[in-house]
Amino acid sequence: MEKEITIYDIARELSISPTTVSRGLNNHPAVNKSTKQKIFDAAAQMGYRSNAFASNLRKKRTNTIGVIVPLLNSNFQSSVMAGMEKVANEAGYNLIISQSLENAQKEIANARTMFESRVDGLLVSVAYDTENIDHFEPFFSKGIPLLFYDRVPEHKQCTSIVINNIQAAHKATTHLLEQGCQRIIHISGNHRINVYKDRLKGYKYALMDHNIASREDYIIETDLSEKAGEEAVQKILEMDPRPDGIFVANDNCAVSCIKALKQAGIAIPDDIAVVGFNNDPITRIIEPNLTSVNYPGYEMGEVAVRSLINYLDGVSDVSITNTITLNSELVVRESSQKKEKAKARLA
Amino acid sequence: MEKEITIYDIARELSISPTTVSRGLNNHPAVNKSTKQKIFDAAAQMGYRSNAFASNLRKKRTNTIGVIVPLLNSNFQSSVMAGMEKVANEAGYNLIISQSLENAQKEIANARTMFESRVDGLLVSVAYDTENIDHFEPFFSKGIPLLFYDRVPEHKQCTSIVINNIQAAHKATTHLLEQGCQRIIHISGNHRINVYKDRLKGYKYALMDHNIASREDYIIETDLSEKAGEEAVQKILEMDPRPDGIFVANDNCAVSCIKALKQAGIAIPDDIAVVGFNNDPITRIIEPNLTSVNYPGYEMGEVAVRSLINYLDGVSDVSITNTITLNSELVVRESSQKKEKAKARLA
DNA sequence: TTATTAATTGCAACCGATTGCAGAAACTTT
DNA sequence: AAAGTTTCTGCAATCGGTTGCAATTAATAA
Repeated sequence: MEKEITIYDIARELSISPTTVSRGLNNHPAVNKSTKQKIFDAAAQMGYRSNAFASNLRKKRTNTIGVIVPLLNSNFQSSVMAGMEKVANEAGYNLIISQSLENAQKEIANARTMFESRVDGLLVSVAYDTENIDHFEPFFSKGIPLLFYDRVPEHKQCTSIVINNIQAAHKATTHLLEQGCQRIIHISGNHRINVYKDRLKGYKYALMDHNIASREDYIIETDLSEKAGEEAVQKILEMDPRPDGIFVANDNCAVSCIKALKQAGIAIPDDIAVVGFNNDPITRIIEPNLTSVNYPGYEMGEVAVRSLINYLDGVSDVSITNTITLNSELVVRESSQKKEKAKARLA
Repeated sequence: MEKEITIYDIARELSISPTTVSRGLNNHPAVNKSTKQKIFDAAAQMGYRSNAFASNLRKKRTNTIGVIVPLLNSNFQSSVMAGMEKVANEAGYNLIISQSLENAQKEIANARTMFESRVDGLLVSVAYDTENIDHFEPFFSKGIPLLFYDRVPEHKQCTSIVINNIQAAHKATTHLLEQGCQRIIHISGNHRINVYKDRLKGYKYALMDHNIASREDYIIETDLSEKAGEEAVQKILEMDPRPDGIFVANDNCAVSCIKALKQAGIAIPDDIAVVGFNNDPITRIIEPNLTSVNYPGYEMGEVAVRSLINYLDGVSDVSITNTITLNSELVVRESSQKKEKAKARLA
């Protein structure tokens, strides 16, 4: 383990001061061009690498962005990560990632770690059972920019990046209505979470706009797991009259519904049309292909980091922008397109 | 932005030296128990948070593990990340993640960044077109533990964590043979990459063990994308006699093959049986469900970080362990189980 | 030629925690 | 009671850059 080269070594080598070396390496304008060149050459030749700690210690900045995510291994979240990483890397930031495993307690611990690690900013998508955001208080009070995405808490006026879940769900439901569906079930996630609450709202509004009363027994709150899909289908099959459309709050669960429905001999979309949410790759694998709301995870990740960096650079002010809403559109596939005959029969 | 509390503040408050405060906070044995208690109390009460940079600067350790991954948004890789994060977090390490986007140039840049960030150790799964590992030389020469997983380079004696791809592919191919397949295609990835090279080997060995000569035209090298699957199917359908089994080196591509084959009116598995690799969730969505090799990504991530930390703690020695091989088994599903009739006909 | 101004460079303090070594205090042992 | 131990504390240097301010030199204006 050879010793590390420092700016002092370079300074000695070139018979100049460490100050100038430091400035030179940072491309400070007040350093002579030829001196700079000499410094760079010497640094390269001597195998110098900057010590980020010394630098951070002095500058009180880490060039590190923290991310707290419920679960890394989902298609949506890993797309988000990918987008975040790309932008962060391009801007010279490192990403420290941790997962809450959908557990508020773990999220609190993660927040603490991020705080101790002195991330310059934090991006969070809250856990399933997170009830308040007191654990982010230190960030607020220290003025560390904190930005929520996708799963955002409600009560505080925190900056967040979301899609318009209400609108998207409205579109999805309206689409089902236009296909002739009259008894539409909504399989939803935990209503405490904004995204599911909003999707539920969108569903209700769409029904309302078509003068259809929403029924409590048509709204099934689940954890959106595969198993939940199967169980929901059980319930649905027992209903009389039988529902003719299902709007599921995520694709995973929607796919499991389709599988269960097919198993029960139900024709999709003609007996029951199904619409999912997220536009995961599985939508194009299940048969029939699943109609879904495109959720631009990669873009969301890019935007999240970009916004955060803007705050950090003082380009924009955290207190001004409060919500960034990304576009999302309905991608219509076979699972919801009733044949004309079926439509007619229903109509 | 209130000022940060430092050990000096605590020292002043308690009228003791910063040295003792530092030792106290680190639970140094040479500090009186009651003094320690006072220190902890004061720290908590004053809202002290340790400055990792000052500490790192002095200790030359970052408690950070770097990960370079080809693409974050794949089911396999995000499972690996999840496993890594879990273990790292439990052990008090942070994870800095960056992706090479399957590009050697970017991988080189990432490696440099990781080096500059002074990660304590590095975990790498190499990019698609990485040809050598010279860019990791700094890690070797500085004695920073470097551990490859999944996509591991060959020529050097670097520590790596893999599954036995040869054996797994052998099992998969043998399974097809046992189902009565006689003309088995192998759709492979880039042969320069160990995993694909080994899967090809396993395929060849299995044929050999059944006294079947492997044919060059039955081996299709692709990038394993969806598109590649479709193109491969085109080729396969033009072959005469028609192949009756396909072993694909990943699930994504296998699924796209199945879709294309079905579109062409081929019955799966009876006309052509298909086996994939990875055991992604999509194996259970495509119809017929895809037989695949279970690739324990989450476990691989856990093992990778655990091993790395063992090296860091000096528990084990990098130079001793060279390869850790995880178990993987074939998960047989419908896509490869020929009906007895079909089997008989073929036999 | 002298006064100004601009361009460079360096001094020295600082960021906050860690640690080898020495010293003080308390306790044991002859 | 003197000497030897053990237990605790603190001094001061160190890790490697960064930065306000002053100083030196070169360039330009008067």
